[in-house]
Parts: sequence; structure tokens; C-alpha cells
Amino acid sequence: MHVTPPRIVRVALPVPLPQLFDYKAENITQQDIGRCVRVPFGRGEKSGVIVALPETSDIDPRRLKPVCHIQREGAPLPADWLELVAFVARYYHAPLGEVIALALPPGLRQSVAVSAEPTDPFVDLTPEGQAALAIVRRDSRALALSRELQAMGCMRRSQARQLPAGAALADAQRRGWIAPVAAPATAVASVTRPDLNEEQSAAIAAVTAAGPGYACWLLHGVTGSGKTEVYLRLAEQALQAGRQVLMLVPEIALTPQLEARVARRFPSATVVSLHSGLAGGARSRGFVQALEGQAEIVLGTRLAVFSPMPRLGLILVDEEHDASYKQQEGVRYSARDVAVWRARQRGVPVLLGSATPSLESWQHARNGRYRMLRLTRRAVSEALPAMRCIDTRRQRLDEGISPQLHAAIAASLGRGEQSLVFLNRRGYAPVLACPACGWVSHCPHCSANLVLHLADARLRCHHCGCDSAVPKACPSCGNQDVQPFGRGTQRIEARLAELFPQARVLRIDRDSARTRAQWTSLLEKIAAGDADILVGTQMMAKGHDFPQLTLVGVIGADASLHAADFRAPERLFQQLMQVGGRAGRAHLAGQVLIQTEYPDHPLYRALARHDFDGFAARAIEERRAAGFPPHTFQAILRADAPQLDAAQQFLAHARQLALDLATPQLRVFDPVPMRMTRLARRERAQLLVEADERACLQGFVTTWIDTLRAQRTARELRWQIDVDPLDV
DNA sequence: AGCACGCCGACT
DNA sequence: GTCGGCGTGCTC
Repeated sequence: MHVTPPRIVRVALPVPLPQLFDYKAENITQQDIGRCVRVPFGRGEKSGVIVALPETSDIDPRRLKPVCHIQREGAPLPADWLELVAFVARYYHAPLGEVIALALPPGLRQSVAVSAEPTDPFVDLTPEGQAALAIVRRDSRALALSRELQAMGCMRRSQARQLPAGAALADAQRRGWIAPVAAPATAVASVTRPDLNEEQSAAIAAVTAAGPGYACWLLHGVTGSGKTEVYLRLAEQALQAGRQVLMLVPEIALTPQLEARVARRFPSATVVSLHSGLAGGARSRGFVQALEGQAEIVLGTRLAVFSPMPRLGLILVDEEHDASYKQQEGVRYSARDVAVWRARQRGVPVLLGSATPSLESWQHARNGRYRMLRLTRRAVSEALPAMRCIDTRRQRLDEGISPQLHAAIAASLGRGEQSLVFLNRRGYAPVLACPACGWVSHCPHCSANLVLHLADARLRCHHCGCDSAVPKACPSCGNQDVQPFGRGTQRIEARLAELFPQARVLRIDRDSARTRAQWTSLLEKIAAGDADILVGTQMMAKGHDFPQLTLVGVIGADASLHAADFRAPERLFQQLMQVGGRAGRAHLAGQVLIQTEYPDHPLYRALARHDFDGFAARAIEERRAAGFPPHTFQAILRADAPQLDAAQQFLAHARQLALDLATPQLRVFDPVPMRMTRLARRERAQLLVEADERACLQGFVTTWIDTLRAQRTARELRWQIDVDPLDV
């Protein structure tokens, strides 16, 4: 038998080192590029991916070790996938191995083959289950699940498990209420679909008419205008053409709902959901199903953008403005931007959808790089909620609540409808202070105040998570009368309960909805009408429908108006528009009342008119004048060390290096301590560089970072680069 | 990042 | 006399 001589394989390993590693291997062909491989590394072994077969190595051939095992079952990672991770490594200046480590599911890196097709049959209610729903009086989780399944119809087992009562699936199967059934014969097109309005039809027609090649569409549709239906119709077309669809959503919390909806719509399609909350096995399986082309729809959070999809035909990015698309540690990639790159690479259309697009995308749509699609009318309800400001300048507020808001809540209560008081501050009060000596509850590890949580009598840092008992007296002067200052959700909740003793007040924030189960139970309570007044943080602004909610009161929004972060107004507008969209979705008119000391502020004026374009045009103009993105491109070098000095010193050195390397088009700023200078016992500073052209910035940062990486730095110092940073 | 090697304090 | 601290250096 003919045996080819040993060759060199170049392997990317999941280590944060900026280089690839060469090994010897026998019987290697071009087909092995993209295969997972197990190699000796240091003392032990590691799994990686073969990325190239170089003729020669820079390493002394005698030092090259042979590979242990090449995983030859199943499809290798395709060339376009390797190109994708290489692009991300290049653009975000991360080691290729680290990007691969992030893109591959953890299970797959462990080498062994993962089978693509697990047993994930369709399940449905049995006749016994039907009967049980009619007769069984004693409610149980299994019965609740049967009810859900009856409402939704047949779906895959994995999807049934994601339903609110999904945990009871095994129980329901044991009782014989739910059982596996053959795949429904329903073809894609015969499922009942809601009618489209003119705007939806026009949007779909525009995308269809443009054909299958690359184009980036911005779907700007007001809340409730039926964006999802547009996604589903386009997905349907792609499926009919035999292509795969990639659909990105911002958060795990939003996937089960959407997944159920997608699964119901495409009952015979294989829908795979991918997010970081998934167990390793399930993630690997989904990844392999995508890779082998069995998964027709991949639905997931930002990491799903790395799913290998040989027959990719369409990419959808829902809520494209959402900051969770940007990874905030490690490889700081933006899944939305990577999705657009990928669409271009693969020559497929990509649709970015939002009621409040990011100014970056909006600007691109205006200057023609993207194409704009608009949905201006709500599909279900007749009107958008009325948005009005309550001028709080000459008012007596009751624990932050104005008489008008109080009256509106009372009225809503009288009609048996739900109200929401929205404020972005968890806890009882943002700080505990001593009026006698000026002591404030300050975090020992961070430059932040400890927040008073009265519910469990703790002082807590929202940044590093540290926790301490509430002192009975001032720790500094012994004064017995330490006082909470400011208001958080707990305090508003307490006051509302006093003001409306007959109402059921429910608080929804990261403290009350810590676990998935708590969050679902809260949602169920709201849906069942077991709450009259909700007090919530931005958790309430995202995605969910609350049909009985007709009033939203906003407290403390002004803080974002004058925040140091130039993106704060954009976020505020988005947040208020999103939370306002929760009001009056079904057939009840909604109203939004914003308490403010600046009722004439252009942001609130635009909001009251539902005028996103007006707001965006103005904001874009302000940014042009100030030289901010999207008119300029930025990268930030951040450094942290136990002492600020060390971080600043490193950045000063990096700045000097930057000045030596920089072209005149590049602007290098001074190192400054970060806004949250101290975090978890480390002190942080940052250095901004900026250019008018992306390529100019990109070229510079590459050489800059390479040089910095080659230099040795003090042990205790960490640094990282953030391209297109969100928080400057 | 791991995970070694390598020189200086308190323990059986 | 050893166990073990984490400082520095390497991984093809």
C-alpha cells in the first residue's frame, strides 16, 4: 500500500497564544484541513483544528511532535468556517486558537465524535392525555405541560422540554399523556399563517426581488408591527429553496418563545437552538447538525453566528441594536457585525430587525450600504401607546411618584388593567449614608457604592457582587441614624404597596427573577392576571407580551440624559421605546408617562411623536459634530492592575509606541482611568485610538498590538484591545 | 491559559 | 530535615 511521507499539519489550539502549532502527521490530504485533531501539548494533550498543511515549518523539524489522533468521522469544518474564524481573529485582534475555542462547542473540542442525529422525536398529546385534560382535577406540572402541548400542537421533544412546564415531560410520558409520534406530514406551506399587511408584503417582496445574493437589509419596524412574521416568511422561502437559515436573538430568555413559534411554523423542519446556557452535549449536537446540513434552522444567541452551515441561505438578526450581541470579555466580537460579514462572504441576504435600530445600522441604511425596510403600523393593536412627559420640576413627589402617575395607576387599577413602573435601579436604595459625618456605603473593591437591599438586609455591590450586613449604626461615627438615599425597585415596590393596599404589587428585576424558574413563574403570574402593579427594570423592556398591561410609568430616566457615555441617549431612547411597546398590545389602548425635569428635551419630544427617525437624525448630527461613531472608528486599549499607576504606565508606553507607528489620519488620545476605575480589587485605565476610515484603524491596530504582545509586561498587568467598543 | 521548574518559610 | 508558597518560562 502506498503511504505518503509525513507532512506538517498546522493546528489551531484553544490557548490564548497568538500563534499556531505545527505537528507531524502521516497520510494527510487536503481533505484533512478543518478536521479536529488531538495533539501532545506541553505535558498533556489538547484538541484543536487543522487549519493548513504548510510545506515547511519555522520550527526545527526535530522538535515537531506527531499528532495523536485525527478525527475523521463526520464532515470537517468547511473552508468558509475557517475563513470566518480567521476573520474574527484578525478583525478583533484575538489569537486564532482563542476564537476557535469560542466558536467550537466545548464537547467537540474533546475530540470524540458527536453524532448529529440524536433521538429527538416529535411528541404530542395522546388520547389519554386529552382525556386527562378533561377529567383530572388535581393540577400538576405534567397536566400543565399537556395543556401547553394541546395549545401549541405537536412539536419536537427538545422543544417541549423548553416550554414553561417542560420539566414535567418525563412525568407526562410516564403517565401516558404525552408520547412520541411520527413526524407530521405537514409541508412548510400548509401551516396556517397570519395574513400580511401591505408593509409586510412589501418588505418581503423587496427582499425576494433582490434575489439570493448578498444584501444587508435593515428592517425598521415599530413594536408590534410583525417583524417576526417577516422573518418567518423569508425563512420559509429559504427552506423551500433547500437552504439553511441562521437566526440570531439577543438573549437566552427570548429563545424558548421564539423557538416554539418557529417550530410550530415549520413542524417538519429541524430547528436547532444554540446558546451558552445549553449543556455541552446539546450544543455539540446542534453544532454538528448545522455542520452536516440536517439543521434547517439554527436559532441562537451571539455564539450561534459561528455555526457552520453548508447550505446557508439567509441570516436574520433580531433586535439588532441589542448590546448583548457584543461580547464584553475575551474576544470582544459583535455577532451582528460578524453576521453581516458572513452574509457577504457567503453571498446571502442578511436582515437586521429592530424597532429602534442602532445608529450604526441606521446610518448605513441612510447612506445606501444597507437597504431600509419599514413597518410603521402595528399589526395587532390599532394605535401606538400615547407617550407623555410629566413635568416633575414643581411637584411634590411621593417617594418619587408624581400625583399624575399615582392617579393613572389608580385609574388603571379601577379598570382592572395592569400598570408597570419602570426604573433602572435594583435594590431598595442606591446608597446608605450617615447624615452626621458624611459616611457613605462604599464598596471596598470597586469605585461604586454599595446598594441597600432591604429585602434580605444586605449591602451589595452591583459590580463585584460583594455583600455585607447592613450596619445598625454609622461605622465611622457611631450615629444610630444612617439613612438610605435614592430609590430602587424594592423601595418603589414597598411604597406602591402602601399607596394601593388593595393591589397586588409584583417586582421583576434581577433579584426577584434570579433563576429561570423564578422568571417563568413571574411571567406566568403576570399573564394569569395575578398582579396589578409591576415594578421592573430593563428586564421588562425585552420581548415579552403582557396583554393586560396598559400603563407604563417611567421613573428616573433623566439620569441617562446627561450621562458621560455618548451612547447613553441612544440607549435611553431604545429602552423607553421598547418598554413603551409593552403597553397596550392587545386590544387595550396603552399610555406611557415619563417623569422628567426636562419635558421639552428633544429626546422626549421625539419619543412622544414615536419619531425614531427624528431622534436618530439629530443624534447622528450631534455625533458628527463631536466626531463620534458611526462617523469615526474606534478601538480601545484597556489595562488593569492592582494599582492604577501600573495600568497608566503601560498605557503611556503604548501611547508612545502608537505615536511612533501612527499615520497622520490616526488620532491617539491620552490614557485615562476608566469611569469605574476600581472593579473587584483591580484598577483600570484605557486609551482610545480613532480614525475616519476603518481600514486605517485596522492596519494600525494590527502592528500596534503585535508589537505590544511581543514585549514583556509586568505579571500583575493585564491588557486587552476592544475594536468597535460599545462603552467608551 | 495551564503547568512545570525553582528557590525560601513553618511543620512532622 | 521536608511540604509548599507563587515568581518565571514554555508549549510545535
